[in-house]
Amino acid sequence: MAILRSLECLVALVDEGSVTKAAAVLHMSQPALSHQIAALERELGTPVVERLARGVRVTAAGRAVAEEARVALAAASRAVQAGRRVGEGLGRRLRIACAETMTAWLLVPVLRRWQTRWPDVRLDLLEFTSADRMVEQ
Amino acid sequence: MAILRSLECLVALVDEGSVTKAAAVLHMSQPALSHQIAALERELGTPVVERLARGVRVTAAGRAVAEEARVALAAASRAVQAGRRVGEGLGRRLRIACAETMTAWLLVPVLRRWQTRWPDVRLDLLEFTSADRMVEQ
DNA sequence: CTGTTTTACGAGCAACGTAACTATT
DNA sequence: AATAGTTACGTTGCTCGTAAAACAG
Repeated sequence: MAILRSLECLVALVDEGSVTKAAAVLHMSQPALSHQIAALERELGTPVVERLARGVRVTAAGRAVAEEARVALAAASRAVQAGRRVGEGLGRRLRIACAETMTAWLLVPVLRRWQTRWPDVRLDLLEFTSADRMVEQ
Repeated sequence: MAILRSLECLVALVDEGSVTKAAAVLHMSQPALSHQIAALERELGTPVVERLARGVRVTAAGRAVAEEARVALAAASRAVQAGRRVGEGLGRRLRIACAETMTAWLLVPVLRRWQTRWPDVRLDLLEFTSADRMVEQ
């Protein structure tokens, strides 16, 4: 499996078209990025850039890899975001108040499925006989 | 950015529902996988598994992250495959023989675009005055 | 005592930055 | 001389496995 960081370096390199600029974008030194590219090429078994007298030129292979690499990076980022977002909902308590017993009975199947989907959120179903008692909570 | 390896560990953990089994699937020790999961949880700021008396239970956050993680892993894998596949085509020489000058003239715009798309593949256009000469090549 | 996960710790490896080197203009 | 990239090298941090510890049945 490829290292995500090297793919990140490649994408920056393809975007910037220069090792120096790509390194600057990623806030790292040129040699470090150069190393990552070399490691990726070793992994792929093919060069991703053509070494010219002045600068580099991205190869077809480099562009092809970068294409999928963007997808991988975006997905990894979404994974982290999804985790944080769901995580913020954990430990929360959802308090649902209803005045009518009938209403509560109707809610049960809905809440059961909800609980299945988000088992880590605690559900509290509160029943009251009058609206007055509800506002006290 | 999350580490791809930790996402790999999480996916295995979600699939297997056990640290021990997941570690076995990935051919690594339980402590190593446990570490990766802990590191991922530090990154996410939320637990991905609930520690029970006997084994673990994946949380909603864990499932959510694993979902996107699969996408990231697949994309990363495709990126490498794409690189290797294109790389194998590099250095290749495509020799196109045509007997008629007219045909060659028609081919030029097509080949030009082809060259733009795959600049690393060398194109040789060979013209012959008779079919006999072509088969000699 | 068995099974499962975590903690501790040491070894190996990979990523990084600084510095030196190469090559081209 | 100046610019762009690579190589060399030492340090830091990460990943891993073995061993030991916590915890529950």
